[in-house]
Amino acid sequence: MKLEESFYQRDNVTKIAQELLGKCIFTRTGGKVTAGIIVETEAYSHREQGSHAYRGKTKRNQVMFEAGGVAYVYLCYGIHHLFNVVTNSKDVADAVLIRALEPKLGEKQMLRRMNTSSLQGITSGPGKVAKAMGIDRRHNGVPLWDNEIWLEDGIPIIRSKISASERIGIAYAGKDAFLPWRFTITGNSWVSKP
DNA sequence: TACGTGATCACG
DNA sequence: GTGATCACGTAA
Repeated sequence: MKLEESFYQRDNVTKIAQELLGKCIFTRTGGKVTAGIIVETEAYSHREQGSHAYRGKTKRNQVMFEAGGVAYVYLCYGIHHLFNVVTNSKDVADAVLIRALEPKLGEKQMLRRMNTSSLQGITSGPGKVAKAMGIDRRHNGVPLWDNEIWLEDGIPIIRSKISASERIGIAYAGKDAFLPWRFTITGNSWVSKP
């Protein structure tokens, strides 16, 4: 079952980031379907300095201000595409970064996109997730209940299997860099390193 | 541990 | 216009 708009259009982004663990992301690009179970997320609230939306709307972050349930994809370090799920209501710019997946479908296609022959670590990191799934900036703003990128129920993750830690790579965010808003499925081998 | 890589943003 | 900066990955 695809997740509905109402799943995304709620207020509590850290709760949604945890609920996204175990959900399954699908993409269809170039006629090829790939899918994976989400095993690592990070929550970004417009109210804290880690968020691109902290200083208001800009050309880059404008889709974060749309109603929840669309993709926010941007280019990072000139090389990597990063994929976020926009949450909350219109003009309240919250989002969840998808940092790692466990591949479930279309592994062969993922290997080709990553130009490798081993599945190990192929989706363990946000840049790799987007590349392996064929996501790039053309997908910025696409709805997540359509047929390019969508999310479905996957496996239930109970609370005691979720670990929280500090988010990665946001030292610029001052004290907000210490918020424990990175969530992982405890012990899952597809989680990214640190 | 170093650095590639290019869009973006806050300045003039 | 311009320059510092960046929600990463890889090689070393």
